[in-house]
Parts: sequence; C-alpha cells; structure tokens
Amino acid sequence: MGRKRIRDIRHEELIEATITAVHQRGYGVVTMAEIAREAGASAASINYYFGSKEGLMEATMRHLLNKLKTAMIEGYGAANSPRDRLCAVMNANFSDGLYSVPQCSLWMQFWGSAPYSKRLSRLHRINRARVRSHFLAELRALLPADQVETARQALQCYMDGVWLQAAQSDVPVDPACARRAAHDVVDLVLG
Amino acid sequence: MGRKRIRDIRHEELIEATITAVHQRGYGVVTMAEIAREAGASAASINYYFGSKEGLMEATMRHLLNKLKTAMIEGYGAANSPRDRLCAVMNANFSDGLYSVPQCSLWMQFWGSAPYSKRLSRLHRINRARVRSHFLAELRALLPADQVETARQALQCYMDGVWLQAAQSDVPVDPACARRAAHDVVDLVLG
Amino acid sequence: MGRKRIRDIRHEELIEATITAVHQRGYGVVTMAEIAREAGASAASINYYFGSKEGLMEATMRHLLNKLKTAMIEGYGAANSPRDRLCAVMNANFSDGLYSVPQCSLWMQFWGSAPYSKRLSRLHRINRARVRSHFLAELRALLPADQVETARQALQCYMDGVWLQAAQSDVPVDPACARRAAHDVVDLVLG
Amino acid sequence: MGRKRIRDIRHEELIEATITAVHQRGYGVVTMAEIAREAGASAASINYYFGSKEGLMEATMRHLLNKLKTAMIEGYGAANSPRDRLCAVMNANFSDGLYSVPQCSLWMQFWGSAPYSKRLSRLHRINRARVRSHFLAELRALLPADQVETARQALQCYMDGVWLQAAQSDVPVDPACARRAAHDVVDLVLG
DNA sequence: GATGAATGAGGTTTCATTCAT
DNA sequence: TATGAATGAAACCTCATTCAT
Repeated sequence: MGRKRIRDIRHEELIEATITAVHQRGYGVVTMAEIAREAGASAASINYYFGSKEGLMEATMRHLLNKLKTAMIEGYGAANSPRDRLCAVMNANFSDGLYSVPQCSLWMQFWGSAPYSKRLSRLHRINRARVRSHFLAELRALLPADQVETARQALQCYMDGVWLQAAQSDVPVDPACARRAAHDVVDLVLG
Repeated sequence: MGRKRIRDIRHEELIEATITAVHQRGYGVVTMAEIAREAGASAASINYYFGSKEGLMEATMRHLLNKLKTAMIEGYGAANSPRDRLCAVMNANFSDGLYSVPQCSLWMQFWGSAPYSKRLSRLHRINRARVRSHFLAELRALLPADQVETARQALQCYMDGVWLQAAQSDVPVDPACARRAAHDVVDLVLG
Repeated sequence: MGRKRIRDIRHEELIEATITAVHQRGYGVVTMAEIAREAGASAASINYYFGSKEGLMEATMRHLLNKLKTAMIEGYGAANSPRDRLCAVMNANFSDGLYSVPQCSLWMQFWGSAPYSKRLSRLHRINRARVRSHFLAELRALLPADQVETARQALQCYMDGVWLQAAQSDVPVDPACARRAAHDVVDLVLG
Repeated sequence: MGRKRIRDIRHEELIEATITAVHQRGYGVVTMAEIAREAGASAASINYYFGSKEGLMEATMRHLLNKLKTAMIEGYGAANSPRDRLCAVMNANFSDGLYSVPQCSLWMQFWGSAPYSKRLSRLHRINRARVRSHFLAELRALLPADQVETARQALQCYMDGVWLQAAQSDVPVDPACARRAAHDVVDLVLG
C-alpha cells in the first residue's frame, strides 16, 4: 500500500502541474521542463512515471474525463424528474471543480489535437457518446419524437460552445452563473 | 500593379497551403517545411512574404475571417424578416465554402491557441462581437426582453459547438444538412 | 563462506545475463536496465555488485578469457606431438563451450572497444601473447626458422578471422566442423 | 554543376571527419558534436546532409568499401598470373591508402555493429562475397580441388585477422611490411 | 541484500530563421 | 524573386548512477 501510494501521489501532482502549465503556456508550446518546474520535480521524472510527454497528456485528459464522469453520475442519481436530470448533466459540466478558465482552456487544447491522436480521439468519442445518450433518454420523455434530436443538438452543442467561450476569457468565470444560464436554456428549449 | 500581383498570388497560394497543411498535421505540429512543400515553394520564401511563421498564421486566420464576414454580409442583405436574418447568419457559418472538416479543424486549432497570442485573440474577439450584435438585433424583435440574452447564448454557442463537433469528424460533413438543423434550432428556440 | 556464495552466484548470473544481452542488443547500445531485466534483477543491483557498467563489462570479459585459458591448458596437457599441441590450441578456441555465435559476437564487440579502455586492452594483450607463445613454441619444432613467424601469423590471424566471421553469422555455427577446418589449415601451413 | 559540387564537397568533408572522430573516440561513443567539430561544421548540418547519425555512419562505411573495391579492381587488372592476382587482392587490402590504424579500427567498429543493422550487414556481406569469389577463382588454378576451400579460408581469414590486430595497435602500421608478410603467407599456403 | 524513486548530464534531432547567391 | 546552405537554440528522451528504505 505504501508502495502504491507514492506512485499515485506523484501521478496526481504531475497531472495537476500539467493542467496549470498547459493553461499558462499552451498545449503545443508547453515544455516538459516547465511542467516539471511547476511540479517541483525534474523533467526526467515525468518520463519515469508517464513514459513520454504524450503519455502525460493522455493521462491528464483521462483524469479530467474521470472528474467529469464522476460529477455527472453523482448529480444524475440525485435528480428526480427528466427536466432535473437534464439540468443535472448541465450542472456537472459547469460544476465548481470543473468549470474554470484553466480547465476549459485545457479542454479546448485537447480537442484541437484530438484528431491527430488515436488515443485522444477515442477518449473524446467515448465522453461525447455518454453525454449524448443521457440527453436523449431524458428528452424523449419531454418532447415529441421529431423534436428530440434537434433539442439534443441544441443542448449538447450549447455546452461545448460555452466551454469554448470560457477558454478565451481573461477573467475568471462563475460556475453558479453558468448553471443558471444553462437552466434557462433548458427551459427555453423545452418551450 | 504587376508587381503587386505576384505578391498577392503567392500570398494566396501559401495561405491555401497553410490551411491544408495545418488540417493534415495539426496547428502545433506543422512545420514551415511542410507548408512550403504543400505550396511547392521553399521555407525561406514564406519568411520572405510573411516575415515569420506567426505572421503566416495570422494572415491565414485573417483570410478565413474575411471569408466568413463576406458570407455573412451577403446573406444578411438578402433576408427580409428578423427570423430569416437569424437564419442568414447561421447559413453563413454553415455555407458550402466554409463549413468543411478541414476548415472547422483549423478554427478549433486557432481558437485553442488564440489566448496565447495578442494578435489572434483580437481577431477572435472582433469576430465574436460581430456575430453577437447581429443576433441581439434580430432577437430583440422576436422575443420578450428577458429571454433575448438566453436565446442569443443558446444560438451562438450552438454554432460554435457544431463547428467543434465537425472538427472531430472523420467523414465529410454536409453543409446543407447543417443549415437545416440550424433552422430547426432557431425555430425551437423561438418557440 | 555462505556470504561469499551469494556474491558469487549473483556475479555469475549477472555475467551470463550480460553475455546474452550484449549479444542481442549490441555492446555499445545495451543498457543496464536491459541486462538487469535479463537477469531478473534491478539495475541498481548491478552497481552494487560491480560498481559501474564498465566494471561489469570488464568482469564479463575476464570471465570469458578465463574460460578460454582453461580450455587451452586442458587440451594442451593431453597432446603429445608438436602438431597435436598446435591443434589443441585451435581446439580450445573452437571448443563447444566457446565457439558460438553469441560469444564470438561478444568478442568482436569487446575487441572493437578495447582500444578505448586501458583495462580491456590489457586483458586483450595478455591473451594474445599467450596464444602467440604457444604457437611459436610448437612451430619452432616443425618448420625452418625463417618460416616460423609467417606460419604463426597465418595461424593466429586465421583463428581471429574465423571468429570474426562467426560473429556475423545468422545461423548457429558448428564447433566440430570448425575444428576440422582448423586442422586442415594447420596441415596446409605445415606443408 | 556548381550546385552539385557543394553537396559532394560537404559529404566528403564530413565523412573524413567521421573516420577521424570514430577512430579517436570509438564508434559507440563518438557524438555528432565531436564529428561536427572535427569537420568545422555544426551538428545540425550533419543531419541536413545525412538525415541522421545512422545515415552518416552508413555513408562512411560505403565510402570505405568503395575505396577497397577500387583498389582491388585496379591491382587485379595489372596482375598476370593466378599467384600474382592472389597477391593483388592482398595488396589492395593492405594498400597505403587503406591499411592504417584509424581505418582498421573503423572496420572493426563497423563489423562489431553490423549484425545489429540490416543496412550495414548487407554491405558487409557483399564485400565479403566479392573477396571470396576472387580468391576461389585463382586458387582453383593453383591447387588440387580438395585443398581450394581450405586455402581460401586460410587466406581470407588471415586478412581479416591482420586488420583486427592492426586495429589494436598503438603505433602506426607499415603497409609495405604487411604486403610482404601477406605474400609470404600466400607462398606458404600454396606450398 | 535489494530496489523503487529520482535526477543530472548529455545526446540526437528538429526547426524557424538568416544569408549569400 | 527565390532558395540551398547553414546554424543556434531548444526540446524530448535516455541512461548510469545515487540514495533512502
């Protein structure tokens, strides 16, 4: 257990450092040395733990996706009506721990480079499919069949668009505010 | 004027090559040599014409933004009702010449790196503001005041989200289809 | 003595692993980690036992030279005529336990790097001198004085050349066959 | 023609520098920077011309093999009897321009690493086959059939062995002397 | 005795950029 | 106008080695 711990701790530390460093410098520009400095470690140790820069990036992405998945599952269970479950998905995406400029920035960077990496694009596809099926399940209970797909597109793309926008912001964003706006959009779409 | 011509021709050629090369290899990875090869020129000539790699990228972005602006103005003038003008903005974004996987991919890449470049982020801001004011102007005529901002967010973020999605696609996308879907979203949002 | 034993066992294991690993990967390319893995140990343990990579390499070479020396002494004692003793030296060099592709390969690698290491070149020189004196002693009894040196060169270089050739082989070599060929060469040279 | 020249000149310069540097520092240890310094160029320029370190090494080997081939063809044509042609092959191998400590050292290093490189081992095999067929052709005219192969092995391995020995020498070797010794060996073997 | 953890040193390679032609 | 030639800078990565446990 002690053995396992050190590896996990270092993993976590380096991933946190990666998020920070990528946000500050940009995905395509950030260097191992910068990330290492941010983590108070040596560049060599990153390779020791993750094998390569790409390995680190993939691990970081996976970490973020897990956070998102967890947040989604949590909120989903607590909601009772279809409309509330729809909002729960939105809440997860705009939760306090996830919806911040650095993280939105990171998502953008990852999405931008996903098409050039088998591994990253797979992760991206899986995540997208999960959100999609959640949306569809609830919307079917709320709208006539011929509007379901349009509404799903509207909501899912809205979420992506908001993140995309947040990534460009040079002032901090407010998760609570984003959640409220999202609920308004849900209501607007549901009519 | 003859002299001017050659410059313009080379500019255009190199920008086209940049779009292709960036789509194929990725913004953060593509090299001057690759772009030059794509254009059938030498890497040195790019510096001759654009001063630096960053200069080339900025010129390319500016070129795309102009295309978008032109398409928007065109469609806008031809529309007669607020709802049609709303759709016209959408049509511009999803027009045949703009809505393709390579170009959406390019937009994503640019957006991803915009926050790290004064020049690029300025371009990005200007474009976003233009679309925003168009949307607001029309929506004010169609919805009660307290729904206008929500609807604008829903529509504008939807557009971004659709591009973001298209950038990940590994099959060609259909502009006509995207336009139809966009109109459906407009109608859904207008209630 | 029990303590001594473990040291010796580990020494032997690591040297065997070195022979295998160097043959598979190449002397100049093989890493401590690869050797360690081959031995089922950690890279750190090699330093514990041999002090450094160079120490391990020297120990391995010494080990091989001892094997050769032993084989030579053995065969030498059992031979009765000058010609037989000449063949005995050859037999030692091409004995079953020594004349194999991996080991010839190893010799080549060592010889190649011997000039750059005081330690290795000393070992090489000693071994060469021993063979030389054996050859001279026997040839003096068999040939006129002015042919002795030429014959010695012919035989000794022949031996080296055969090893050199074996090191390049991609199929196993046959020691018995090599011994027979060597005897033929001896007879040819003796006239 | 002027264009082509510069490339060729740089090629030659860099290959000469490689021979010197590899001899001084060892094949597996020498660095691009050392070779570049020896040539009065930058390390980057080596990659510009040869693509990689491996490319440079292959080109260097090829250069040496060509030198050998040329020397052999030259001497071969001038000889009139089978015995003289035999000596001509020897003379080529021990010619003034080829038989030097640095070059013999280089050959050894190459042979040592040939088994680990498809390209190098191919070159090695081709060269060896050429020498072999030359030897066989002449020996058939001089010896009874059942001694031909033995004599060929004796002579060819002798040549390799002499080079191997020269590579270890820490004083310059004398090509004329080596040629004389080789002729003696030829006569000894021919009986 | 044995090994994960960690790193400094250093190597190859890539690349944007400059310059002479 | 156009480009081979050349390079400095810097990035990633590897690896032998050290050390605490």
